[in-house]
Amino acid sequence: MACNGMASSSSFPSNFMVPMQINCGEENQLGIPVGPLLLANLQDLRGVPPMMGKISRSFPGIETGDEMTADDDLSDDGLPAGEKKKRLNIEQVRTLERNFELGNRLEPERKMQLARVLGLRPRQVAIWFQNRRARWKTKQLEKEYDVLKRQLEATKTENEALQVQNKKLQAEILALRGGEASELINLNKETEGSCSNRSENSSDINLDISRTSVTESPLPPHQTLPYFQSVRPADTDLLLHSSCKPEFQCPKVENDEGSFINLLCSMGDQPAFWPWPDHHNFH
DNA sequence: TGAGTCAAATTGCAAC
DNA sequence: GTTGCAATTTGACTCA
Repeated sequence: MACNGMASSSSFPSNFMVPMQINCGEENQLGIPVGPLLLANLQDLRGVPPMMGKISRSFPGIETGDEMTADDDLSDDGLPAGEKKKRLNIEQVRTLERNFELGNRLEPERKMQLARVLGLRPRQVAIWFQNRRARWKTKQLEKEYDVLKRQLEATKTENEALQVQNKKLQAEILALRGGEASELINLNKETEGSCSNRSENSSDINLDISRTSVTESPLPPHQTLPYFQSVRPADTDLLLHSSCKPEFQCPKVENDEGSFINLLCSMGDQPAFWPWPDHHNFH
């Protein structure tokens, strides 16, 4: 832009912008009001896109030579008799756009001034701003939609990663439980062997055997895990289910496996959390 | 030439 | 009564 089109006017809001032709002078040397005829001449001088050229040729006032101003008493209700709908020419749109950027609300005074300067009816200026706000709102909605779409994609990606991690952790848990169970089984076998070798009147051994009774299992049958239903000493049950009982105090284990067990124990502090959706339905 | 697009304009409603 | 908004209509224009 060779000319910024800005003009100061004490009678208008600070964001009011008069069209460039006023300040540039070349278009208004004769001191006549800027109207459609003048704007059409502007297009002839500067060159306009083909489409806009067509529009300027069909602009009202160009053919008839009449100048429309805001002071005209033309009805604001619809087009004047016999007048077809015409697009605004490029300079009118430019001026309106610049004004819109400065403020998308149209004060009555600004509307009148713009209408006068552009050779439009105030109603036309108001309608243009109204439609422009609608277009702006549509654009904003499209932008917001794009942002939300990107956020959704990011969340999906994050969710997939979490699910992969979750599966790994589940596998780790199962492997860990399987290993502990087999260790306990071996331990029990060794214990049985030692018992058989020892005297049968050992009270300690009797106590241990009594604890292996299924009927004294601390948990109801439906809470038992499938992997140990065939071989399930009471101690195994105790170990395996202790993490599910909030009141159970887990022993702290310091190695890597222990840290994972500690994690399981800490899960008892979070009753609402469980990584398996059907955790209540094992079997 | 007809479908699609864009923008000007209308209509109806609500808020102030 | 005025203004803004959403929905809709209308007309000019483009393009395959």
